[in-house]
Amino acid sequence: MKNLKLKAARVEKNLSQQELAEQIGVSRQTIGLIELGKYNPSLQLCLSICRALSKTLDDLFWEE
Amino acid sequence: MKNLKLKAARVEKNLSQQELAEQIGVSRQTIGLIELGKYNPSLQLCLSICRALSKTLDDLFWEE
DNA sequence: TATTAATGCAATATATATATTGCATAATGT
DNA sequence: ACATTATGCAATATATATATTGCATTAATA
Repeated sequence: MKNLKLKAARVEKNLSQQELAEQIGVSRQTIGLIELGKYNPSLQLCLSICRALSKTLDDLFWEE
Repeated sequence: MKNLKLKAARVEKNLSQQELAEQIGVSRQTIGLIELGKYNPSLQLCLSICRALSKTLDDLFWEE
């Protein structure tokens, strides 16, 4: 399933997928695919995304 | 770095690495290596571990 | 309308998470 | 002392996360 919380947090910081990706040091596709729910990021990548967006794991990646 | 919070939560439920691994459907080594901080689990695996131990991502995998 | 930015998609390549097996050792119980 | 359980470690194999490139499309903007 899509990760809309991630997308919302990114948009709230006014970052494009590419800007977020550059900030973290991954490719734009990686961010795009995570938002689309098409794969399964590593914990370290999740943590990097959280730090970049000033959120916690539960904020962005906890489901239900 | 070691994941002592994971180990503590597992021990608190009186589960061996092997029992936890079986419950989740991964190998014992995978659990052992995560506890030792020797690799970087996927988000889905983290979520499975959390559900098995009745914890959240922040409880077990958030650092500092 | 033309241009640019943002995003999705697809193919191939590479790095690495995870499985599997087997062995060593420490801890625990008999 | 012996047996058993839990854990760590190492090697090889496989699956998959991630990179890279390029193209298509949508949305925004001049």
